Amino acid sequence: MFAKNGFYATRVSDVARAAGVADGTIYLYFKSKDELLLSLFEDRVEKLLSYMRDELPKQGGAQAKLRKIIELQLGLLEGERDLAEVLTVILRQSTKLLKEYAAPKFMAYLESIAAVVSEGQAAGDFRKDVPPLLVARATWGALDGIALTWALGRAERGALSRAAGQIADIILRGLAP
Amino acid sequence: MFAKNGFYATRVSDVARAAGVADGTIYLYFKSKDELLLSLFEDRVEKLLSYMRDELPKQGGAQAKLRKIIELQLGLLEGERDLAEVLTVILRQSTKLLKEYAAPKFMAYLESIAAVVSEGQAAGDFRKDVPPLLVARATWGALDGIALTWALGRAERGALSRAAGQIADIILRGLAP
Amino acid sequence: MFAKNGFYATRVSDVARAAGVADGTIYLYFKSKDELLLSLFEDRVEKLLSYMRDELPKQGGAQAKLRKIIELQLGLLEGERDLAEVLTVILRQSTKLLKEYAAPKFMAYLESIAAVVSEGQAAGDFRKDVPPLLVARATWGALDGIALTWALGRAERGALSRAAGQIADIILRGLAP
Amino acid sequence: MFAKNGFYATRVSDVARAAGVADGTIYLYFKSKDELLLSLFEDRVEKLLSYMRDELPKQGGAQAKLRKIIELQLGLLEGERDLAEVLTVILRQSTKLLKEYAAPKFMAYLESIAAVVSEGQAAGDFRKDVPPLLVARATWGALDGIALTWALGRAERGALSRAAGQIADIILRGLAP
DNA sequence: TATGAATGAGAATTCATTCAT
DNA sequence: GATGAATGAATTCTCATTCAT
Repeated sequence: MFAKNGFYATRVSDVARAAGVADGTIYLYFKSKDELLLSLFEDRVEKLLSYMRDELPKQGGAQAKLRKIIELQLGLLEGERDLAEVLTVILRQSTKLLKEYAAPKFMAYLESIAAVVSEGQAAGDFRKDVPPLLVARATWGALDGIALTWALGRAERGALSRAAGQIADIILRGLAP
Repeated sequence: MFAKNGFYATRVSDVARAAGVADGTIYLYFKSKDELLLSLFEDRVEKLLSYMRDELPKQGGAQAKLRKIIELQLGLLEGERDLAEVLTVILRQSTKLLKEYAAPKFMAYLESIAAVVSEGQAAGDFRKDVPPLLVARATWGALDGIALTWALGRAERGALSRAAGQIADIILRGLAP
Repeated sequence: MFAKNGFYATRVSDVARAAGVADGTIYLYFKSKDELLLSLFEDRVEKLLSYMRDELPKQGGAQAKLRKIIELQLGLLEGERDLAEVLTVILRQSTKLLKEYAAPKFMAYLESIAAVVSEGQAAGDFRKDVPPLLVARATWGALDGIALTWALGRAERGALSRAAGQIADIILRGLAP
Repeated sequence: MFAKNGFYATRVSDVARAAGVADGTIYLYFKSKDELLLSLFEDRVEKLLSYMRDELPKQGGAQAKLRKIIELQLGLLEGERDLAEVLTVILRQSTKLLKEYAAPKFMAYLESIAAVVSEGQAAGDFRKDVPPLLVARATWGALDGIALTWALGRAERGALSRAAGQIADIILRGLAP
């Protein structure tokens, strides 16, 4: 609901109805509407980070890792479009919520992308004239931008995995030494 | 105010106070709070589009044009950080507002980036195996992602123009045939 | 719980937890939260009245009886401070509850004090220029006022029985013919 | 409304309707429902204290002063029965409100009564074997008890000023050395 | 044209009560 | 008989919007 209609436009009673429970029941599991969003967000980022912890070490080389990250971030979307938007939505509400809670988690995610870039630079796989964190920010943004426009309605099933490959091609070639 | 605190967290009276007028005065110029955001958004996109109309034709070749677009989008931020966020903020509120009004304008902007990509592909400057609109979405996203993290507090004055150059380098090399 | 935190500030689940039972269990024994308070109140007044029925006849003379009443009302407090407040608390919530149910019981208590005063007036032990019910109201109030400030935190163990004696001294001398 | 129906049984919208304004208007003048009650309380106690500051010095001797205090506390009731109950009502809701805010003001009032008692004891007008604060508590309680039963419905116009005299007679004789 | 006090619809949250287990 | 998760009615408070001045 949050992803589809936005956090503020979604009433707690909407969430409750969608969950098939009474309004009050929500409050047995979440302290407030804010905290509900926050849980959702944490859950989502956690999932991404845990996928990364599991999958990245299996890849040989920074290039394969970066490609995997791109596939993961867009791949999650493919499966659960609405939930995927949560990360995107919450990051733009620009409230205390974001600045106090979400930002650190988000930066942690960015930094784990940046780490892969650094690794690639050290190994001579990536050009050295760009700051790793800038690359991470741009990469995340590119993927998020694709997700956003996809969510805006122009979604085609199956389009995202193809897109993942193409974006990876561009970024990896762009980063070549 | 909208950019800094979010649309919903900003009260009309906050806007009024910041503008140095009374609450009611806002309504002499805007029909509603929604419309106020919308005007801001339109104004902002219009500005971007008009810069593009003025500047792009002066550039020789798609590569120079794409580089210019990147400079423009990030450059505006440099000058007016808060206003710049408006585009970003409104696009994530995911309300009727967005889907009904903002999306078309936004797509128009994306399409004018895509047009430059198409032009480059036709001229043999860019690889032909990526859909122009996908490139546009990713490019916009990359820039927006940089703006977002910049706005999250890790801002360094002057950092954006340097970033613009580096991002352009990566994207242009990534798009090379 | 009612006495310490007030009737409205006390949740049924607080009472349940304090009683070491589940919320629902309360409703096996009391029809509603209101009725729970009411039972408590009735129980309390009943206890006071029964003490009076037992103890007063043993006393010789209205003066001794009035002194006993004072000792009883404050004495109960000494033993069970929280329960004692119930009478005080419920009488001030000023709801339908009070006016419809509690008031009659309370007036019965006052009237049994007034009866002692009348008896004393008839026997020539007390001045005759004051209405017995007024004396009863003031006497109850004086004791309740002491209980209130005692409950407000300035309580000293053992202070109440000494206070009972002193208050009795003042009232009895004040009532002397 | 608070006095008649109790604080918790009174909805903000009841207060608003009674005041002839909209619900929201209440919040232009009071931060919360709690604060509304608090203002009422402060206003009321302030009034009592200021009457005392004005009237007591005019009286010669502690006896006249104590009699005046009794007249003031009951006299205020005569004029504005409902408002008068506020003091009584709020002191019994036993919430944080009372313990944190009201108690100090209330104790200040009690202490200014106790001061008169001390003065009388020093001048030899009152017996010395009773603690002044205890007398203050009992005196306040007696008056409050009368007010309570009066408010409970057995009110007769004009009864209070007669009662004031009689209560003063009893207390003053009770306090005689 | 500007003001800002008043409005009142709307939403989050609480908590007494129920009832399947 | 006891439980406690679920319920949903009820209530406080916010804030966009209006309109008399």
